[in-house]
Amino acid sequence: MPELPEVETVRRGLEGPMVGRRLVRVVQNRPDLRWPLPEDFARRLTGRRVERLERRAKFILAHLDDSHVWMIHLGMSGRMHLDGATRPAGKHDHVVVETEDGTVVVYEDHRRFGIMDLFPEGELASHRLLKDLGPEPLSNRFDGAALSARLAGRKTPIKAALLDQKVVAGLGNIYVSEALHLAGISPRRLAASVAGARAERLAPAIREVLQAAIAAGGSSLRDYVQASGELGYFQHQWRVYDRGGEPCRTCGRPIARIVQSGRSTFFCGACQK
DNA sequence: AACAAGACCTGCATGC
DNA sequence: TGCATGCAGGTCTTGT
Repeated sequence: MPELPEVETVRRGLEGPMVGRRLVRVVQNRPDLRWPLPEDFARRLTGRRVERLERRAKFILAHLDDSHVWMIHLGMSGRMHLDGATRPAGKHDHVVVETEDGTVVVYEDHRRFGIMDLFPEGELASHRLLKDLGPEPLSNRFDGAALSARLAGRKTPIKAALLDQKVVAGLGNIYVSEALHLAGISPRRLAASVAGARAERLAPAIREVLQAAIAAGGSSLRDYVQASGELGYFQHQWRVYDRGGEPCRTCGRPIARIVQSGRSTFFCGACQK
């Protein structure tokens, strides 16, 4: 499910039910997700109040009243459900949290590429999963100059470079293809050659695509996106992703599908140079 | 240092 | 109601 727009949608959906609320019950149904959960995870989370929900890249960071951070990553298939009080238990419901007013939040992740951690707030900046992340693309510090500086010297295709969270934080396979089409840049182009005017086109294109996707509640491919259970609908606005063989919405020529570093890329050979 | 490929894990669509 | 194959929104680890 989750690239930046989907994670941001989930974060927003959790804010109302969780911020300011105490967690009165925490159930951990298995010892690990992608990695082992921290020692005493459920016990340490129980009784804490959530003060703030932040997003960094594709991570949700719940700031707790004991100056710790509950970190959540949804991996490829993670979902947060708010209807845990009524939905039947699923075999991949790995963590269940109940708030003081009875909302039952379920973390479900059948592929188990997701991550959870619990650590002191003071370790945020040095956390191994956070410390090397590139700029937030929706922050005002992200622009063409910042982008081209991070692409300089890189000999990999721009598609692969944009998937690198050290270059810019939060893009994934869908939105990289989308942003490159909007910017008119070929996914095969050498990353280092995206500088000057091209970088000045690409940075705003990335922002525009992400903002439009957030406004649509993200993209729902095979499952729900929003914590509320509603579907996102940005998939109906995809310019190229998953549209191999279909006509480019700009020029009408068929969208191409290629594989780059093992992952599908979609683009229009006529519109993207 | 930077890069491509492999690894992790389950479920689903497709083709036989 | 089988079985094999390939693919999927991520990112860490391995080998060059």
